Amino acid sequence: MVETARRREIEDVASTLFHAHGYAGTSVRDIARALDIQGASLYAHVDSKHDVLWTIIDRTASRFEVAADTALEALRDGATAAERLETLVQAHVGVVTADIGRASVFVHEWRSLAPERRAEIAQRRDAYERRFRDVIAAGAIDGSCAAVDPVIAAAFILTALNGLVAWYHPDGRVGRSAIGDRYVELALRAVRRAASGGSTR
Amino acid sequence: MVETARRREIEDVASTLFHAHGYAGTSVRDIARALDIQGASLYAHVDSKHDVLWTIIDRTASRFEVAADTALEALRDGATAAERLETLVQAHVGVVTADIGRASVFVHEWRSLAPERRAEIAQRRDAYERRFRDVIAAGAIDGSCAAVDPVIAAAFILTALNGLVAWYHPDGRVGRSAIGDRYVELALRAVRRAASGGSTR
DNA sequence: CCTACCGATCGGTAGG
DNA sequence: CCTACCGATCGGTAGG
Repeated sequence: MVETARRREIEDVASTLFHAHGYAGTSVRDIARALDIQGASLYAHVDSKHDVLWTIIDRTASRFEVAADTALEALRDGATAAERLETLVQAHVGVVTADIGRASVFVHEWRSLAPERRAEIAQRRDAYERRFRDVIAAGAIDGSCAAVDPVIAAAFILTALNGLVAWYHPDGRVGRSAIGDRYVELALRAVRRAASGGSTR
Repeated sequence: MVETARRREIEDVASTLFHAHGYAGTSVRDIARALDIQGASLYAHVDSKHDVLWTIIDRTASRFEVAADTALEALRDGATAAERLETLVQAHVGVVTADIGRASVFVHEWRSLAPERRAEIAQRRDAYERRFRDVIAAGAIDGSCAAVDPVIAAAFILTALNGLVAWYHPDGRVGRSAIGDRYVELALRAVRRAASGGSTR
């Protein structure tokens, strides 16, 4: 499926509608109406409603994966595990706040995928989450993180960050980067070992 | 609407199905099938599909409210803000893990409520969240919490705890109370001021 | 709690 | 991208 400008428009409005009403709660005609075309006309651009959902989720998964890899590669050698975790958290929050609609669909609507697609995404999500687990486990060894269960701590942090989609609005009273910074700080506090004698501010 | 045993059964299976497929993704006939009755027969017990959703959400909201109030009242006088926060977090996690289906519906499906009901729940959710904000703000004053933005910190903690519904299974490898304890610990670490010289384990 | 049925809406196709 | 249309399913009602 080629990515035309119209196709991207369709995925934009579909993301917004899926975010607000869920995949099952959004009809093909709802999407078409937002584009000022007839419901049936949408099928000149997409194969099916599921095809739209899949493309949104697949591309958003890639954004998360690429952002995490890029962020880790930019780190200097010898960075502590806590520093690697901070980088991962920052990258994740950046992807979420850059496109709250697509992030929300990725987080909440993957259950609506067909079985094969859902299995693929479950696998990629697990591999993504493993980066967080591994770095938290490494932090318990190098001393930069507290001795917490890495599986539970990674789940806690990722669901906390994903919780942004439940309330974040790009035009709220606190700016995007400020919210991002505070979220990173809170997530890091949950697992980072406080430097002895350091400030808690 | 009287709460008969059958009525509770209906809300049990509806919670499970809404949790798995969403409100819009679950049909009245899906609920009926799980009860081995005809779709139309459900209307001998409920007024509408929306009525079922509303009852689940209304009662679950009450559980959270009552649990928080009860927990706070059981605290000794003179408890620090951080101790009050710990109590609130424990109560919240307890309600979530006691019935993951209902908690999930409460957290995710309130958008599907009719406008008036949705407004009422939005108000109650806000009042509930305010308890977390207030205690975090008090912690910045009495020194038991770090100087974080109470609005953002409360949102962070509550969405993190609610994130349990995304992955928690009552029969998983880690028991209910163990997961609860670790979630409480992680949430508290995010805002509690570390005792100077204290252990980070 | 059942059978029989209602109008509305669903995702999608045919043919232009 | 349109009109016209398809069978299936939706939430809900009537009458027992």
